[in-house]
Amino acid sequence: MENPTIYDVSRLSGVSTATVSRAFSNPEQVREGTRRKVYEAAEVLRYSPNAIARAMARQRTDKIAYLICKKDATLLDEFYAAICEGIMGKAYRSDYQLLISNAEDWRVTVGTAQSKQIEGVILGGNAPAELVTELQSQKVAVVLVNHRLAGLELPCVISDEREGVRQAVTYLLSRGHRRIAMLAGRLQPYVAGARYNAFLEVMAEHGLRVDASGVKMCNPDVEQAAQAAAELLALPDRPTAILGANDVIAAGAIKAARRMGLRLPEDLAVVGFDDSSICTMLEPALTSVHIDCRRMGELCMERLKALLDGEEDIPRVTVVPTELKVRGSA
Amino acid sequence: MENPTIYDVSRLSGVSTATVSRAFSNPEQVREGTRRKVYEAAEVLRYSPNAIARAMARQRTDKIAYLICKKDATLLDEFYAAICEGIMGKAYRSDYQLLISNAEDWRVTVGTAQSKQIEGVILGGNAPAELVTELQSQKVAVVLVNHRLAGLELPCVISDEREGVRQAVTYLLSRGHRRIAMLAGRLQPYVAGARYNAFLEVMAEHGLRVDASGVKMCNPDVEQAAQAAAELLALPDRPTAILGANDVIAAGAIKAARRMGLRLPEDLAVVGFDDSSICTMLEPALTSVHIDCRRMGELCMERLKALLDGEEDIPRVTVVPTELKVRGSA
DNA sequence: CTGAAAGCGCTAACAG
DNA sequence: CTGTTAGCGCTTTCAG
Repeated sequence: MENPTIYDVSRLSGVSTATVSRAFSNPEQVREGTRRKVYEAAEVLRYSPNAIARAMARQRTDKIAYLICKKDATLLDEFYAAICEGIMGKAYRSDYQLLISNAEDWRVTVGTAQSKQIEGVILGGNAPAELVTELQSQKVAVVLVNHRLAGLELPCVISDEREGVRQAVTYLLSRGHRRIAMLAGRLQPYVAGARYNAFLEVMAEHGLRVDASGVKMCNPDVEQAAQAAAELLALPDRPTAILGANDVIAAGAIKAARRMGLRLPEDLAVVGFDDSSICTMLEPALTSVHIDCRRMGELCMERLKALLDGEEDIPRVTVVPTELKVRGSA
Repeated sequence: MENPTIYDVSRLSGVSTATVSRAFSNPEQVREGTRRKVYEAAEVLRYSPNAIARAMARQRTDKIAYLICKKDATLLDEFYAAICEGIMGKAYRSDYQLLISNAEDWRVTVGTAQSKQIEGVILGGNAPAELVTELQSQKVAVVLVNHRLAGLELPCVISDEREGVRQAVTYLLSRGHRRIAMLAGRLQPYVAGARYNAFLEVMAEHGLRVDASGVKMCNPDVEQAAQAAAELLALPDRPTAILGANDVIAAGAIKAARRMGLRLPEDLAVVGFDDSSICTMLEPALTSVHIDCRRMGELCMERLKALLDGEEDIPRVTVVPTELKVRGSA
């Protein structure tokens, strides 16, 4: 038979379609014996419920989406991929289906939401406010991750940038460094800004002034970072330690150091941020501030579920702690 | 009004629901003027078609899945993430929705397929034959990527492992290397085997015998690779070049070289495989065999579409060419 | 605990 | 080109 339906099962098992439906969706509402009869018939017919029909009748889909708001790389960005894994794990375990897309296709996602297929979306990274409001106006639940948006009412999950920077700087100070420079990333609005500001703040707390030779902006590209680092290291009073706004930038600093024949960590200490997979690939391995992306993803999913379940008092912002991973580079 | 339906639009625009439906799904079948009326009414009501109902009526969902068959990391594996991006691009451009999941949750995917929500799936990596047959028995279209399964009738997309190895080895030979060793990856059945065999073959073609000191197995983990490389480099007649079965393994070899004070590429040449993002992070940058993962993903989607469209004569195996990217390490 | 029946919103013949 | 109408497969009151 072509695609058995609930009717076929109903007929074969001798109970009504309503009961068959219950047997699958709310087993506890069906008497043991009846239930077994239904399952047996289903087995024989190789029946399994049609989720589309179910969604149609229930007027809900149990589908959510993860939209990575980032230009080029998306899933290729380890950071967002890790968050994704966190979301995925929790989502599947809660019987939610996950749709993933990137900024390039965000219209698609909005469209999907519009067509009532998606009940909630997790926005990764630099999400435009208009996207959030558009989504919310369609009554889809929205959660932000690794970004903050002022003035909008929605939960967001971020890592403790400030504390991460503090951990890195304090560690370097404890190792005797005083001329600590930061290679700050341009481009990533929220995170970059947070890390940069935290750096200035922590340095100030320790009475260290950050002048022009103490901070340099660069794009998050190894070579550009290497270039910027080289300039920093060419200064008369060159820094003895460099904090990269992320691991790629830190890798650039290491490249620059190597090209100049500087030894790590003796001549220069380098600390990265994100604790991505490249850290251990380098020799010496890169000391970096670990961010628990997977956890962030899981928390997103928790917030989204709370939203979908209509819970009250959902935390507006959730901060995930960071941890400095000390390795050979500093 | 709560969620306007096609009836509301029909009423407001004064045409039948069938016409409204056509106006959205097959605009060319509706006269210009009528169409405009429909769109206007829809606009006023803020109507947009309900995809669930549509799927229900059409008996098709336009949904496909990408299942990464790999233990731990999944999307975190750059290789599979890149394939994913390729699939994603093509899928969205063809109005297919993409579901992504990992091996851990493959039951979920099968379940999703069973519930008639998914029409095709792309299996990434080491997919078990039983999964394929199970899926096929549910009449879902299946395509394999970066893997081959003997005896099963389905399209697969792979990269030209053999040619990639040849490119790497030939290059090393051209640079005067004769004692070339391979650090072969254990664990990844298909790909690892292909690369390993290709190595033996190419070396043989050039009259070079590969003895115990010419190849070493190791897990695809930097430190384990470094360890294995160290052993290789400690041999009396140590290799002057090492080909890693992938970039991580190659990075391990570089670590070992550095620890022994060997200079790259003077004392040791290292070539990787995959051309992943770590290549440029290293200094000197890693020479590696580039695999066009994105293209592989796109091709998967093409094959899957062909399958779903019921086309005949779909290529059984599609091979994507590789290209050696020469950088500083060799 | 179980059954009858009315939808859920849209599509696809078929007829005009 | 447009309208009528019968479903698509399941859930959910409401009765019993």
